Amino acid sequence: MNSTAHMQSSLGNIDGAPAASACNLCIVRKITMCSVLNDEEIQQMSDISDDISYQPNEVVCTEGETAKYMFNVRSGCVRISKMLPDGRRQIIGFLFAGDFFGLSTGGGHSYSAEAIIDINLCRMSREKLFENFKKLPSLGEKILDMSQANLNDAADKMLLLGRKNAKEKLCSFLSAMSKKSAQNNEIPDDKIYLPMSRSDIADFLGLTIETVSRQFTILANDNIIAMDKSPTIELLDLERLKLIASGE
Amino acid sequence: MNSTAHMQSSLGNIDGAPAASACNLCIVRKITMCSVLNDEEIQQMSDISDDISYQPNEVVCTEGETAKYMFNVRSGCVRISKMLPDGRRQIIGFLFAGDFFGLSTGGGHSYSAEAIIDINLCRMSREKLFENFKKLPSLGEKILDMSQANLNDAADKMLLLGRKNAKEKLCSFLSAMSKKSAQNNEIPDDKIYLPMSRSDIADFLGLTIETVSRQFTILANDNIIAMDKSPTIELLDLERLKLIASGE
DNA sequence: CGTGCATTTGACCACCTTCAATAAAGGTGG
DNA sequence: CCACCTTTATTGAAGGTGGTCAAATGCACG
Repeated sequence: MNSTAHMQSSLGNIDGAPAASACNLCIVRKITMCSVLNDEEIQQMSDISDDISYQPNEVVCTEGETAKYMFNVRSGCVRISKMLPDGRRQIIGFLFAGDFFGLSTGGGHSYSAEAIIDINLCRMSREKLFENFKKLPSLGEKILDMSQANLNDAADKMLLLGRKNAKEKLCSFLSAMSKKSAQNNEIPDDKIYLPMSRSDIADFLGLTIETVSRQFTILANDNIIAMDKSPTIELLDLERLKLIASGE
Repeated sequence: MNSTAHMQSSLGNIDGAPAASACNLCIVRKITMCSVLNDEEIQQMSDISDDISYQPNEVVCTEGETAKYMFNVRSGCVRISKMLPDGRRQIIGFLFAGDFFGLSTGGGHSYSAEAIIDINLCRMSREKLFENFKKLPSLGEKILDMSQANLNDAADKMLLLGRKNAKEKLCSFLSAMSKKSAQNNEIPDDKIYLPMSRSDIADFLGLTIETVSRQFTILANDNIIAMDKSPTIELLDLERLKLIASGE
């Protein structure tokens, strides 16, 4: 059921590459939950999934809405967030290739998901996915594993939000993004790609955009980072960045 | 392998009750992960679990330490927390009867766990638990389900820590505790039992003890709560409490 | 009844927010 | 390709919420 959507990386088009149409050719097959499935098993995932793309700021799902699908990120960057009635927003996380969202039950999605840049998602019926757990026990185990990793990350995030100051928060964020950068992509090791706006970063860290901006300036003045133009910044002193991030 | 440890509820001794020694008699059987297992299946859990108790402030496990066991809370109240090198602490959660912790992998426990009051735990080998997933697929599914619920709670907690003010934080906490009170225990519906110290509450909400104390006073002056003596407080206006908690 | 710890209350201060202005970046049409 | 407009980011000044420091009160336990 997979469409032949045009694949593109989060850091630029890979024009000329053949568009994958089935799970066995999926560009994130080895880094998602599907990594535990062999060529035969993965065919069963093709049968329950399809391919869907969104443009910047398009909404994939909304907090509270009935959760019919679960999503794997193939390319791009997704933000998942929660809001208070008066509009205050908390970004729960930024998701990249290989991450998933929309699994949790309880009568509806517990957060909203929006595209930050062009994204390509693998969408699968939650109902059919749960059926597949019976046939593919390793899949359920893998998802449990990934969920537990997400819980660890969530605990780190609570420590950050509850107990770190503005500088430590931003350094933690940059340090984490540097780790993600190292895995994926095509930019130098000492640079990181930040597709999200200052407003997104602020709502992720529990700060205002002004405070985030000021802290960027301070880190640049301290020669810990350098502000490249566009969506990348340069990490001049990753060692010190991590030290500040952990609170000395 | 279960010992015949003396069972006691978090709200008082149940002296004279027979001490359960096997999982089929477990006092939290119906509210834990084990609720999905029938009498035959649950025998396999008895074989891999034992019973262990701790006194107030005793440490069950420590952040970073190799995770050999996983724990179900039978009675009492456990705090799980993370610390920064300089001693700043964030409490990730308070766990009560039916909750579990210590499942997550990744080379060690991702947080510390300590008893707040006398606790009784069901301890099981992680290794053997994972083996049981093969034989008891419903168990793995149930744990995945509970993990996803924990992830939803974690997202709520991030919204609280990142975007709510002191008053909203405390009201959120009291509202959540009221929900837990409603499930379990032997105290009236309009009262809640708070076994944890002001310091614990502060470190849970990302505040100081002084701020927590001041907010308690304000809520009492506004006739939203009444400060009973000892570890209970009275909720005079749950409606308004919830309204403040959600940010209007 | 005195000691020790937890909690409450008070006064002051700092970090981050709010409000406001300026600068830079991005997109559209001439 | 540049002018114009909109959006986003930076910088500045003032204010407030919650933190820090300190003292007083309450409470449990010997």
